[in-house]
Amino acid sequence: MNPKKIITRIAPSPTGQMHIGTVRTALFNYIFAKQHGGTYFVRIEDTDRERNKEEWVDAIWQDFEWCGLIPDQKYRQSEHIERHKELLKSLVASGKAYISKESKKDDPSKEVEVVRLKNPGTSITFDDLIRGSVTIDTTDLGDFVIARAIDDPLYHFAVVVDDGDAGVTHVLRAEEHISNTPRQILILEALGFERPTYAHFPLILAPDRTKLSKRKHGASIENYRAQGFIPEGMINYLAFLGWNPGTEEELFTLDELIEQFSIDKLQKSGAIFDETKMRWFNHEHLKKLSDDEFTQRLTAFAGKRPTPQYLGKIISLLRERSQTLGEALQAITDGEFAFMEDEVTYAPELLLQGAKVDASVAKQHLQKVLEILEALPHENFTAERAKEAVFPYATEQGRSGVLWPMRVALSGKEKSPDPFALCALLGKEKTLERIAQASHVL
RNA sequence: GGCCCCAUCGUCUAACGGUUAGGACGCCGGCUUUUCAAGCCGUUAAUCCGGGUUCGAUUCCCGGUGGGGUCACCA
Repeated sequence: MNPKKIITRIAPSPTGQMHIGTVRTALFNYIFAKQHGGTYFVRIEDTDRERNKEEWVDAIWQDFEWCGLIPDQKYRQSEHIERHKELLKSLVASGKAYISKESKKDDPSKEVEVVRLKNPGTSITFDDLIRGSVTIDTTDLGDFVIARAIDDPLYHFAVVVDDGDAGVTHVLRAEEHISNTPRQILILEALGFERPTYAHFPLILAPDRTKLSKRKHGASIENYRAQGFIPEGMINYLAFLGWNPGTEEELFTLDELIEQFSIDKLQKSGAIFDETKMRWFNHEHLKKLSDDEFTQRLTAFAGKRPTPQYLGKIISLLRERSQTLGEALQAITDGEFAFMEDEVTYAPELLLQGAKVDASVAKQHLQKVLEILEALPHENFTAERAKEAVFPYATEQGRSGVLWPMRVALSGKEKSPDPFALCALLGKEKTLERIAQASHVL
């Protein structure tokens, strides 16, 4: 036997930035095709010439690339306009559709010749992979319009023709299309195409449970990319909005999703989009990047915004502390690591703030720490080494009294990484210099 | 409003008709090498309501309620 090759598609329209729901739909289509050895393609639905903008077309291609959901083929619906016209004409010629002279909807003074489908007015039942059997009466649809004019097809008609010609076997899309399905089936039957298998995913919802919108809720991929989300994190989160593997594992790469995903584990009800949880996913994936990879991503993310020369040294700290690349960059911009290059200055009060000891005691501690660290070799001046050396003394004398002044001496800041990490970051020479400086201030 | 879809912690979700209803995020609390993070541990918290079916319903059926989607010469 020779099972039919699976073909899926995602069909966005270039009317603005890409919605994250579109990404999720693309993701499921991509995964479904890949796990069946099939093909997945992107078709840009650009038949509405008034609302489409050329700039968005390029943006869409780039978005798919960025996500890693690379299509096997891609084209624009408008490339098929001749084919649409041809089938439109044949439908009219066969009497299954007809030209209707009417006054224009938005401008009743003008007369137009729209094309309407002759609706048999039957009840349509289709099988949905997620929802089972769905039946909808099509009588109240009437003879609906399928083209603005004989050479100007509308969405539903173009979709059916293109899907039919492309041999799409599975139409996997969001729930909002359930009620469009019967009308597309009507067109498809008039045209004599084979009916694909349908599946309608639950919607992504805003916190108020309405459909998540780009305009109202900023739910565009550009928005999240600009915040410094990485595709791995977004993809993982989006997959888990309405799906889970049935185990307690949550962290998946795209390849792992292809292995694990199963359409019958998809949820039926809508899922509220939770940016906080997406941040968690993003952080987990950020933590999986190598230092080099993280640096590369951060530099690319920063674009024209400058990154410091010491970036390489603070990379692991940065990654540990940031859920998004945006946060990482912000930490740098906010001067959280300014101690890496700037001279530190501080008031004596800050040196004592968390120390809970007198200035004279703190001064003694700093001098002792200086002595201890001085004895360490220059090479291999690591956080572990510094800690091993200083910690026994700190424990004996009271940790806060020793470590707080030491940390402030090195960072000049109320909040910073721990003192031993700072030693390693600064190197022996600078470490000693700053501790000496601080002990003079006291 | 018509038609359609849906209903487990705040959120995402797990649970062959039999579980102390499980996990994750968040919240709260604690621990760790002072601070801020991170990490680890723990606590809180749910089966929409009413009827059936059944020895037994989160689970199956019906009704209600609630929420959502869609009703274009947009896609």
